[in-house]
Amino acid sequence: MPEVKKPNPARRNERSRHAILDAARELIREVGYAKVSIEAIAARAGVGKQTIYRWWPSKGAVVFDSFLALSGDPEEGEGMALPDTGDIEADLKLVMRATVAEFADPHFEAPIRALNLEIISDSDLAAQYREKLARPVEDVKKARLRAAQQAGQLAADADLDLVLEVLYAPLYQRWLHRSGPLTAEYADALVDVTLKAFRP
Amino acid sequence: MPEVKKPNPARRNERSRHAILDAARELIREVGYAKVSIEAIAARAGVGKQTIYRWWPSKGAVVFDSFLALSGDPEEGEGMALPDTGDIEADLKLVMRATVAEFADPHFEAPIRALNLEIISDSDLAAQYREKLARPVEDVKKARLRAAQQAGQLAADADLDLVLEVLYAPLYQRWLHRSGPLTAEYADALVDVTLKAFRP
Amino acid sequence: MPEVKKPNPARRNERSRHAILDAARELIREVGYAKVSIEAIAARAGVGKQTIYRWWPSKGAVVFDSFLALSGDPEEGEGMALPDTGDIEADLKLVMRATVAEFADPHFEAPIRALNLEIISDSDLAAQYREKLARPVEDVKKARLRAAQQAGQLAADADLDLVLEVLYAPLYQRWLHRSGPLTAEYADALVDVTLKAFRP
Amino acid sequence: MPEVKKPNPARRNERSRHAILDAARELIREVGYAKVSIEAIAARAGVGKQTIYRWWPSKGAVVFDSFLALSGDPEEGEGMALPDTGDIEADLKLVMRATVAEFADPHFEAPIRALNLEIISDSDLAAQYREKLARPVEDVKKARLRAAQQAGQLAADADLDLVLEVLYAPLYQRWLHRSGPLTAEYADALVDVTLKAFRP
DNA sequence: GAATAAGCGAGACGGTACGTCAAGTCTTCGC
DNA sequence: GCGAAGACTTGACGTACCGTCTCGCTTATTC
Repeated sequence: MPEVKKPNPARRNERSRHAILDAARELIREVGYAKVSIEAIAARAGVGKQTIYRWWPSKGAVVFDSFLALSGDPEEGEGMALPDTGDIEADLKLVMRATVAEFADPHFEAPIRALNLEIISDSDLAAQYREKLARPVEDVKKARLRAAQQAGQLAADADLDLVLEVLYAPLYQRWLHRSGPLTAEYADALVDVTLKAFRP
Repeated sequence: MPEVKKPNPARRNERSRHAILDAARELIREVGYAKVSIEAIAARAGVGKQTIYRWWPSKGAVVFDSFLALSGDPEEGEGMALPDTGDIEADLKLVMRATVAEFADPHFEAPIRALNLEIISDSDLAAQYREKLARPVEDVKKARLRAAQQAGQLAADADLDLVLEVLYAPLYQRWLHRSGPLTAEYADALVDVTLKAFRP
Repeated sequence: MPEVKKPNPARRNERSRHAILDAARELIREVGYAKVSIEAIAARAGVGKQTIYRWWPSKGAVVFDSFLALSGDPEEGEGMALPDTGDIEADLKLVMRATVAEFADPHFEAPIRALNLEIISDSDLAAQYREKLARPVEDVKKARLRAAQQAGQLAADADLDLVLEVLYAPLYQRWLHRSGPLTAEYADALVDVTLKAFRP
Repeated sequence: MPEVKKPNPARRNERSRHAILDAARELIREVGYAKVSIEAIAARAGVGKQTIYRWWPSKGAVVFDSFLALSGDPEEGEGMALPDTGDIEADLKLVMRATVAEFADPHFEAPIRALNLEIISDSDLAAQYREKLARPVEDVKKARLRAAQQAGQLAADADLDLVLEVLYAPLYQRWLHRSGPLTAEYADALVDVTLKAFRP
């Protein structure tokens, strides 16, 4: 056993933790992910480098945590629920248009690409991402889809994971590869295609 | 005008160019993309660093070019064509199963992730990727889909770009995020969904 | 007045004090003076760093104290006295040969060099050294020389400090600079030279 | 064979070398040897740290070299010769008084102590010191002493190394340990003692 | 005998410097 | 006269310790 010294989380300085995550987010926005250094994060946060290395294994982990912290630590996934007017098509179009608008917002560009770089190249972070960020969101989406199934608007035997993939993956890929325009029409088209594919 | 010195491509040493691209590919496979340095590529290729900087603007560009070179410099997209048995479902399932198998091959893991990291973070490379690598492949796929349209197996007004996205993006996303298993059944399911969505 | 907090020596933990001095001496022997850190001393002694900083101002002071403690805390200088056979030449040669042997002992090398580094670079410690370690030893040596003066073996007006310097400084310098062999013959030569110089 | 990369001295940048040695000397004078860091030397010299590490193994080696460079690279020891009036006593007193004055000069304090710390704790540097700095000086001193022997002012069989030690070591020790005043009288006393000891 | 205060172990903290690696630029030398 | 080799400045890496600062815990007076 190599017997690595592990720090005692009880003594952790909450003020420093916050300052580090804030600094990380600010720097990503200002200079772009690739140019952010741990040194710069430490300096900006007014913190010793060791305090970062003590609690995070890599720059990626810090950046990732800064997104986690941003997402508000929702404890339970309550508070965010999809609209349910009884019309699944209308509801999905509403949500997809909002998502498209979000992706198209240049303000989100740098941080979200940074997050994606992390989870693509580090499978541990990818697992954390699925667990802590993606899953809660997917769960509320699936809840809405399940309601649609019960209302007979979706095939009862539809694989909801697959439904979500067909709905979102094309949008995600377009954004990631910049391979096409992200418009409200595109959002609508994805909803139409998905509903047609999974109609009862 | 700052009048940047630009080298004369006519004088370029082809032997060095090849050695550099080969070294880049080897190193990515051996140590992983993130740990590859220009220094290491130069050393492995038996070339001065300046010879790399003279012809490529960044590590990403070298890596990207090493993939371009690998894809065989097809000049025209001939030589690769999708099977056409007349049965679009069977043909697509064949192709998708092969694609799934390719993505699942651990041998391709590192280089393809490296390539994706490049094009995600560098929009210039992303444009080149679309132009030089993605487009030719998409063109042959679209040719097969167009044949299906003419055979009445796909809606005549289907947006073929969208068809390809619905078909491939879910698979791509699963692979990128490691968010689910890549199996032959999954390949079939994607084909079924897509055909249902774009049925005439 | 800045009103520095000063600890109450009455409450000092004697067990910790000993553990620290022992640890310091052990570490100097094991890894050499330059590589000894307060952190390592504290860890070895099973003591908090603050307990060292509370009682010593610097690493040098700890090391120095560890030598003081080693020298046995003789209270009064009794117990050690130079041989006095009545023959100053024979007595000095005995003592000088012993000294040469001591310096040549590799076991003493590291610690004594460490001590010398301290007193060379820190004049406070140098003063303490002269007072607490050097003076008592010099006093017994001078006592023997004074007896020799009274016996007419040394000039009555000889400056005994100077006699000791002529006797010991060459040996000390040879050891410090490793500029020549330390042998019994060398010890004898120094005694001969000194006696010739200060003959009545 | 570990096959360490060794730089090619022919390509060494002389301007950088000078800047480093100058910066080292300046910093020792300004802040004291212990507080000089390689980082600070590099910054002051306008040089990358690697350029220091490429050519010197340690801070001590840089500092030592800065003294070597200062001593003027005398090629042959010519140019400096001791006075020879025919009167060894007068000549030695002249030289010793000058030496005492030099040691007492507070301007020389810091650098010479720094040099001594180096050669005391690093036997490699000590050997270089003897070879490159001490020996040439000793040689000219011995030449003068040899003349005195031929003039019958010193015993013909006197060990000149020993003579020099008796003459200089007490002075050196006093300075190093700050154990007594360095005065012209002291210089004279040392000459008197030495001449008496080594009289024919 | 309980209350209180000091010393203590532990170790997290903001820092400085370490010695290493690589980036991208500039220089030299050999073919 | 080009290009390999590699020295240069720069800057970040991750580590080791510095000296300071809480934490609980033990111990030893003081009321």
